[in-house]
Amino acid sequence: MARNIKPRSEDYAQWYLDVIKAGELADHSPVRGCMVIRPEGFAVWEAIQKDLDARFKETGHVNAYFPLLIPQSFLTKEAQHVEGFAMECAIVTHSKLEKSGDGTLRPAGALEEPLIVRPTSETVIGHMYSQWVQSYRDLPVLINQWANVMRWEMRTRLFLRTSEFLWQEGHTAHETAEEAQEETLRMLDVYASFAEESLALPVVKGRKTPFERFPGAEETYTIEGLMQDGKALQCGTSHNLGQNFSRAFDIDYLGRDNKQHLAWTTSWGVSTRLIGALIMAHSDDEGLVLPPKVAPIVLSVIPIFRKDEDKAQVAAAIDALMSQLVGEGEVAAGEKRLSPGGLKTYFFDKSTHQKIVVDWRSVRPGDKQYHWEQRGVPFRIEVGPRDVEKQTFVLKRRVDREKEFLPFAAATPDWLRGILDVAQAELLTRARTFRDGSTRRVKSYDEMKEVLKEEGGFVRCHFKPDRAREQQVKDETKATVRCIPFEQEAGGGKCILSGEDCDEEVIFAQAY
RNA sequence: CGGGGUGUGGCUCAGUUUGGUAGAGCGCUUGUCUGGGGGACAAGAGAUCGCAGGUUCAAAUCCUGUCACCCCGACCA
Repeated sequence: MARNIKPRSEDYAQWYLDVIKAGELADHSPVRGCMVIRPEGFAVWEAIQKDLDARFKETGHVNAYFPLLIPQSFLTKEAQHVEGFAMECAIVTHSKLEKSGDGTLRPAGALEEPLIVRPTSETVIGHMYSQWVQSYRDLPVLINQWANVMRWEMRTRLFLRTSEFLWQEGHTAHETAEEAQEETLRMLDVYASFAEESLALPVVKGRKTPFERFPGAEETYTIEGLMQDGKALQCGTSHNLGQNFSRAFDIDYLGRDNKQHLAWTTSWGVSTRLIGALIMAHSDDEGLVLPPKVAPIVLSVIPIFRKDEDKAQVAAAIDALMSQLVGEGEVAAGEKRLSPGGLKTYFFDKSTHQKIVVDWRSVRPGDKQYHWEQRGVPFRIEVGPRDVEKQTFVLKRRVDREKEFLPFAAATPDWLRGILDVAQAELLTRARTFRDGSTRRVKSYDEMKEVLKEEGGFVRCHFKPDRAREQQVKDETKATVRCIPFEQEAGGGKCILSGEDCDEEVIFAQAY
């Protein structure tokens, strides 16, 4: 058992932090609520970026970049928006530092108009779109940006909620309401497929209640995931902004009818929170478990030997194994590649830069096992003298920690791709089984309270969304309406709180 | 921002009540024996005790302020 990771059953919050630390994913920064994303963590983010970016491009989007700083006045142009974000904005008020009498530095050069550090970019992008869009021929505008944003949160947790976080935000403008709605749902689907296919994270698609909507949106759609402790995590949102922002920022165009019309806009985003979702959905008491599709290292190889002649034999066998897996050329390249502390790295897949690491560090094999296990590497291979003799190797699976003996000849690129795919599928199945087993339908408010208290998870029930009622449930159970799911198999029923007839079920859960 | 807790080598902590030369274990370095799930022995390196003031002959320890982190609330991707 990992001695540096508290078991989930004892303290889930501590376990989460321990997994991040053991996996070297992130660290706290000197500034409150901010996070340093370490190479292991950033590589996961890069994998997420690469995958999502391709999906955005497949659906016709292009990347651009808008500035970090936004005039304060922009935020106030959309009433709901300013109300939603005003409380968590960082503001730039000065342009320089001056030495004061006692030798300390103090801000000087007060700005005429304060600038805010973007909490999201609807406003500045709306401003630019108003200049770029003149005619229906300029539409749709389909732009995404990869950026950092800042929201001065009261309480932060690594990856799940940090003052500054990385994300992508798509911002589109369309000629018609229908097109904007289609776009909003299209991108929700992109997110949902990505979550399931690449993160092995089953999500529920649905729309938010007005109470939970993005400030300034007409409609907000969400993908909701369920974590191992029974709490929900909003993993991505897609907003139909209607004409609210085009009205506030004058995004209008001359239509086919030769009249001025306001454009219809959308926005959608996912953030580094997804890494938190990955951790909480798949990892175990031994540490991080990464879905192969986003694992920076897909295989670690641990040589085992006593004497020098054993070592030479083992090294020869591993070289041969590597040649089979990555080819002679890459083995030669790997030999020349800089690598710290006795780690040899070879690229298994040049398109993703996913690596195979051979661990020649001079530490004991047990240490190496824990080392790679805690970093979530999907597979480990051990090669020792006994294996060389029998022409076999030991394969250990991170997903279920099982091991098997395989002949050297088995190790081919197709074989590795195959077992990675199997592991990926197993993680999804496992997470889906958990999610489905933790989703319960209730018929009364008392029953819901009982379930939330005893088991957590997703609670489906008939409920008529309403600000006061949602607040009441939140106060009494800490649960919120995560979404009104698209899948509505239950038909009509009575609201568990008011008894009114209602057509749809909602999903309640306690959320991060 | 309110309540509670914690800041001491890279990590986990002791020492603070009662002021008096900076401690342990793990990790790190070197060497030997080792090596199939966190090894043994030996010798080393490494901290102005979160930061800033103050009290005192003397501060990790007492006082004031401040910053950060953790837990619980309110707020949120």
